[in-house]
Amino acid sequence: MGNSEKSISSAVIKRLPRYFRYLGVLKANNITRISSKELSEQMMVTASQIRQDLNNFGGFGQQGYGYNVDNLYTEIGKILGLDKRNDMIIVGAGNLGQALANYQSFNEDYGYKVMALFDVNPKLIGISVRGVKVLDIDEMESFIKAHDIKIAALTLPKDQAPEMAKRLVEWGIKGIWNFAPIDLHLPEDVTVENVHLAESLMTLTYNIHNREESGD
Amino acid sequence: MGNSEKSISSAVIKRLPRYFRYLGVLKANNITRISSKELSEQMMVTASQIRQDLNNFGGFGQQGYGYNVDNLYTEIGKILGLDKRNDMIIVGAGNLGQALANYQSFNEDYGYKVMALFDVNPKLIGISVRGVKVLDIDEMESFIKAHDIKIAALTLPKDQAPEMAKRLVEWGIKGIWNFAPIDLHLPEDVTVENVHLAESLMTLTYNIHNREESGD
DNA sequence: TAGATTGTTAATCGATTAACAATC
DNA sequence: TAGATTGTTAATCGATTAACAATC
Repeated sequence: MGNSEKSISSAVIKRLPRYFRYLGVLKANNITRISSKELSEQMMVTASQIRQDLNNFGGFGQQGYGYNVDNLYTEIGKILGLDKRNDMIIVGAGNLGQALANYQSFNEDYGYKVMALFDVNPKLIGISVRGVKVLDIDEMESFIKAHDIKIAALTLPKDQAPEMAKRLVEWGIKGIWNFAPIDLHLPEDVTVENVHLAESLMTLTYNIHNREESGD
Repeated sequence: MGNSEKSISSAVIKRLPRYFRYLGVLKANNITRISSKELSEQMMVTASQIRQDLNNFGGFGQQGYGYNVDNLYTEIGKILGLDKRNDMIIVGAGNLGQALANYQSFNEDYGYKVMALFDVNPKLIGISVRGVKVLDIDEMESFIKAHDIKIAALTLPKDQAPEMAKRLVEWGIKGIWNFAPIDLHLPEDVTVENVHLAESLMTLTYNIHNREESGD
């Protein structure tokens, strides 16, 4: 399914969550309608880009009126899959894994549910992080299958990450949120979203030392 | 300074840390030379892109030979500013702030030094995270000035982030590594590198639900 | 209706890839 | 030298912006 439509460029996809965030703020402020022009000024992008982006998914606006904030928020949520069950596990219960488990916004604002953390460290197994148990990594296969988990955050050291990613996929995981500083090579029906913190920090450092007067 | 050269596109800059990472692996494996073709196969990009990217900064290669791994690694490190002192502070000593302080790779592999964490929470003030003290946020201004800190990781809740960012800049911070889910509007000589985890997760979710057979 | 604003086509801009002369 | 591979120009591709007819 979804195979007949022309595929959407990843540049567009990456902008959707930001639209969603701004619409959430508008909604919270009881603003009911917004034009692409107004939104473009708030977001500091072109109105043209907003209209082009949204029209990849359908005509959500109305000529002469603009967009209904509530409706557009809901529709973008659906496009992003936030209307579906998004149960996830966190593989690696170290500092970063625990920090992710603690971050309530994923659940409260977007509906993601962390079902369990997994680790090999006996000192961690059995503890709870905000009500979520750390389980032995040996139990992971059955857990994934029993709960039909599709999303795994991978917060293991980089030397363990590729092998674990391979197994996760064998057990049914379809999307890996990868925090290990390594590239994972997986079947093409599996999605990898990398969060390479060190690379992000290096980009920052470059810009600090090379900033031009005409920044964007 | 740096104002006369044509500015480098951010697409190129964002690829540099990945080149750096691959070169680090080659170096660790005692590989002394590599051609753009070989590297392109490992990294799954085009050789043309590698040569174009590198030539923004100078001719690091040699016809008929390729690139010297050690030299190229060093040069890219310099471009990224890793040869400079990169002292940083972490503002917000919650789970994420502590997780960053704990992540030794920033220091061991790239030379970043976390000088202190800051928080308002009396329960956190005084504790140490991997030898780094959590200080009262009231001491931050003098600390930044005394240690000439230019880089701050901002791991506060989103409602506190914009005001704090403004102050950090007043006190001399030139680069903010922003983990708060909000856009910061700061003077253009200040760099902001966003790590918007929720947005990254939503992108993953979109792709899980909409993956095509012909993935890239 | 008149005014506003979308949806969409066309034009522009920038980034990627291909090609090849230069040269080690 | 002959072969390999860069540095760089030219061609292509894709993404962004501008423009405007459609229409609420």
